[in-house]
Amino acid sequence: MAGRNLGGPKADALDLGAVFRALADEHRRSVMTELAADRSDSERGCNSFDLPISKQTQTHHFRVLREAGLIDEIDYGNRKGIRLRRADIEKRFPGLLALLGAGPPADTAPR
Amino acid sequence: MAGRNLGGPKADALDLGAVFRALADEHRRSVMTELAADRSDSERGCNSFDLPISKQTQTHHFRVLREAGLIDEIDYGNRKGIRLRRADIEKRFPGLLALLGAGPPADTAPR
DNA sequence: CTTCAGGTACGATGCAAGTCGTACTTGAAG
DNA sequence: CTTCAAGTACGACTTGCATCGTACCTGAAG
Repeated sequence: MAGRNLGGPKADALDLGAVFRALADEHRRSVMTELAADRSDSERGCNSFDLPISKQTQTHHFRVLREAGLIDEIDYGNRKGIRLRRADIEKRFPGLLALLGAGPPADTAPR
Repeated sequence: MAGRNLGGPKADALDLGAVFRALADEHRRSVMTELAADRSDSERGCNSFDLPISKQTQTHHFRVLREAGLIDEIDYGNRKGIRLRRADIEKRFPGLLALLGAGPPADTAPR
């Protein structure tokens, strides 16, 4: 039941290069954008993101996000929980999560 | 003399994915970190960064930074000028440049 | 003019990364 | 027990990208 938390780097050990590499991928960035937009920071299932990729690839992407220190993964055996490490990210890279809400370039509204 | 400015995306068209991809490379990030640290935003020569890579590769990296909209490249024919697009970056992605100063993870000095 | 340094263009190469197929594990439900 | 869905491990494939070698262009200085 309890579920064990798969390991990731400590807050002070977050590497900016790893973070940028993690956010460079469109699928991973969409996950992070969704997580950042939910201020309740509740735990989510990893199939709640509607990613148009196979589950093996999803496993890969969530692992990259975890190893970059951006999310926690809680292993329940036959399912998995995802939680944003908001406090750690804001402590080390303040303002980063806010950038994810900047939206697509040249939004449809020209002004 | 005047030197023509090689093209890049407009401020409103800056793409977050292209920016993260550009900053994912260590050499490009070091260039941006140096530029962001110089508040005078003066034009710099492109061999003033001491990059440990060949000049062909430097050409490639500066092109990536320019196409991501992070820098302007001014072509003088047989030399080139580099200038940070600070205002445009701050307008579209406020706080991004400040993140570059976050430094290496958990510096070896615990203090 | 020639020479030379800074920079670019094109191609080749090597490596990292995204993707998926197959097979296996885990835990819950019948 | 068996069945099933969620997830992982491993490997193969493919694409992207950083790097450099060779050749060429540009402008300034002799």
